[in-house]
Amino acid sequence: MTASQSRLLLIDGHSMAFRAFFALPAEKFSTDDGQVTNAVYGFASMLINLLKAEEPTHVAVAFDVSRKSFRTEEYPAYKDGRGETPEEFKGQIPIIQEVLDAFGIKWLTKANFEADDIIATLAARSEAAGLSTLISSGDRDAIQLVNEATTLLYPVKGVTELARYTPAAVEEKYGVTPDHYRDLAALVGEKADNLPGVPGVGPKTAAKWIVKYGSLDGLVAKVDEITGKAGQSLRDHLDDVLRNHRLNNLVRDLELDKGIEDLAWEGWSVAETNRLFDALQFRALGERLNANLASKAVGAVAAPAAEVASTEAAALVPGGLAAWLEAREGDVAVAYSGTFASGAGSFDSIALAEGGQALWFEPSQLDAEDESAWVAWLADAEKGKVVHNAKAFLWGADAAGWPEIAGLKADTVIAAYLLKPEQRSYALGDLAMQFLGRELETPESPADDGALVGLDAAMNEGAARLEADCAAAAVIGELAVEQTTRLADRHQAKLAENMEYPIAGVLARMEILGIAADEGHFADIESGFALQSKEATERAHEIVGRPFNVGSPKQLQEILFEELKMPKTKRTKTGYTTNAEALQQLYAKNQHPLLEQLLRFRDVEKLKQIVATLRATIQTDGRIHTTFHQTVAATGRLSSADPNLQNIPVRSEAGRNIRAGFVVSEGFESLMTIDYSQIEMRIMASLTGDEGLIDAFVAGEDIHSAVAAKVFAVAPSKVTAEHRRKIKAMSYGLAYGLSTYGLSQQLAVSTEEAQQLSNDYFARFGKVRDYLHRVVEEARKTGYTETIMGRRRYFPDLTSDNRQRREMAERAALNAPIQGSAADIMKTAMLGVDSALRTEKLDSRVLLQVHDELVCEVAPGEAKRLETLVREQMSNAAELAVPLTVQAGFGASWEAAAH
DNA sequence: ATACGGACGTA
DNA sequence: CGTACGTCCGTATT
Repeated sequence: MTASQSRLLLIDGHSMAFRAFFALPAEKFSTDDGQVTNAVYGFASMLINLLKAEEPTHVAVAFDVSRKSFRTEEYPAYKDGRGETPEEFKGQIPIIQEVLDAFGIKWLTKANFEADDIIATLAARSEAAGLSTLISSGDRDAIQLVNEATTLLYPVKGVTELARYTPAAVEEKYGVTPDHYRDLAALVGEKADNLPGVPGVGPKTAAKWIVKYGSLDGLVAKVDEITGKAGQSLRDHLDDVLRNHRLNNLVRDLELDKGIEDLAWEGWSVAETNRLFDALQFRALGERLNANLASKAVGAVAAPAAEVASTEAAALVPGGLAAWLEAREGDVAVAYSGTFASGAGSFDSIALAEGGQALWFEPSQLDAEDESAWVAWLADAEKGKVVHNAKAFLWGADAAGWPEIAGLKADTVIAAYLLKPEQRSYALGDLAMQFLGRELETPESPADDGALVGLDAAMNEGAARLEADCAAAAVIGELAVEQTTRLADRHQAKLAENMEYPIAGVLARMEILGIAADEGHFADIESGFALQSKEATERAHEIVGRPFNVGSPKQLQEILFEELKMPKTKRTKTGYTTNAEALQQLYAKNQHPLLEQLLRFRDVEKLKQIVATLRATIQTDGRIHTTFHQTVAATGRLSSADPNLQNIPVRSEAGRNIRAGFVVSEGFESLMTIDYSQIEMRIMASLTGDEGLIDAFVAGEDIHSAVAAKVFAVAPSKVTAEHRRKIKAMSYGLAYGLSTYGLSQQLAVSTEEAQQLSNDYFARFGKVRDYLHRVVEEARKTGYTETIMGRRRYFPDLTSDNRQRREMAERAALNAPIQGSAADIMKTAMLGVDSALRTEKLDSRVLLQVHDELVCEVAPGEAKRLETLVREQMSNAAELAVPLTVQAGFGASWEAAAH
């Protein structure tokens, strides 16, 4: 090999990884166990591109060791002002280094120097050895290294779009030759390095001077001759400029433990990259390596990646659906499009895929024969189906008069949720990328597609949609296979099959049903609240002496803390809090009448707003149809939205009145509410195995009093209300990781007293503390917590260096198995109730779930049977060491059914 | 129009 | 310095 053919590729590891980190969304790149991998992915992806495009013979990557270097010694403020390096980024550097090892690429660090200095040194040696050099760095200091033999690849956007800086390109962009770039940078300054330049002097002026005086030295020699404001500014800041110039000089003669000859790139290790990419859950990259750099593979070349089975897409020929469905051997993936909201929906198109064949149709166009084949297939449990979001499909199916899906084998949204419960979005395209490493094709606009020229626009659009829908269906099928494997590996197959997939159907039915609303009642109380709100507002304006926006925390702060000089409350990000708790504390101090009005305003305004929102969501059927989100809460709970019916007021009299607007509908005799008593504490008692707590629950007495009697060592009859209140607060706080300080605040007692209470509590119920510690310890080791049904949640922050983040993760970790197990139990109960209602042939139905409560509608004459049935299912939903006690009540409204 | 913080409703 | 959510409003942006 001749020298002229040798090319050295030098990469600034930190700089390029950092660019990748910000170019790719962290939430779309993480492993199941929570390790964020966006920087690793972006870096590896860039690396593959460079290796392929540039065909280097030698490669090296340089990393900074820390922020400290000889430059910070000379100028301690060097690189100050940069925010904390994000936690998620730091952890990815060692992984990137592992990737480099697997790629057979040498990487270097040097204490007290920056990656740039290593690169400068290697570039100099490379030139001396007659190699051509490519530098990839996002640090502009590297521009000074550009010459005839050395080109800089500077990221323009992300890490894949790189600008090629040759000497000519540098001169074109900056107006100076690369060897004078340092001069220019010294004058202009570098914000990222906290090196201020000459105020009022930008790149244009700086370049003009350098060209005119030949160099910075030349300029400095003639500094007194420079005219104008800029000249004066230069003289005033000459020291800064000279310092910048010293600091931005890259060191080109470091002693390194590797010479150019050590950097020869022999190729990437098939075994190592396979192992690593597998662990990182990168799918596409391995294939890209194989495809692009096969000749540089070292070791047994992996069997060519299984061809992504291309799917043959076809539009349904009328009358052909039955035959197509009959010919299917495996589970059929269903993709659908349309409009879906609040328990209803309509389909635009449906695509089915299985075994490389896809079929597309518009449900509105089905003829009678196909329609009946379709309906029969949906209802046939022997015919497996795989869907992406089954719940919305079921809304549409109901509206279309189709049966519910029988034989639902997987829902790719729910599977993704079980695998990554903290993820924000489970859009199909994102999942395809995450789980399969595949880009999901989106329909091309007709104009872009030459193959379709000649067809009219509508046909073009139709053809593109068909292709896209069929591709989506095929991806759903592949996703389900991959996810099912991963779930099985985690022993979560049953959780998915027996709980999460079927509960989707139960929820869909609840959403479709909705709950009847008494619009007249809502209208009445809304005007009542509005009147009170207006009164409070007017009174507040009178007291202050002028009108202001009572609902503006900002204006409130001005009035309370500036004008009225009230003592400052707890800080918020933007000022001082004006929340109810703070206003009450202020009122206790000064009895200011304004505070009363503000509190009253907040109270009734909130209620008014809730009622107004509810009224606006009443559908034409006179019912409110919430949506239960099954894949939102990381603990496994449901959430409710549009509107949220899980946070309807209950604590205040006026608030409860809102519940009176949720009523039994015609043809039914009443509503039944039924809830678990202290389910989370019971779960704690059971999981901890604490005999004291278990005994208290088994005895079936008032649990807080029973616990109080033991903690305060008094006879049960001697427990005061105050005793009970404190114990209740502590018991509930336990499951949230309440601190001594938090407890003292909550109870308005000294921290000493709170500490004493805590000590007394654990002296009696020590296993509770042991358990909570154990949960966190175990999670630190394994990375996750588990509920009684095997639902997992990962806590990467448990090992964070950041105390606040770590402690937050600890509290969330100790809470997750408790809250999550309660959610598991309720879901189990709901499934039990659902199937018991069918087998018992009752017409009563479940309408709402509020975490530990169900709201049911009672068909005439079914009250007793329904109560028995639901009680049975709820109390037997789990085998705990303590009984699961349930309370029920009946009434014509949700309020009246309270107990 | 969109994004964010503060406030507050529930379990 | 107590977990898990959703929604409103005001405010500051684009």
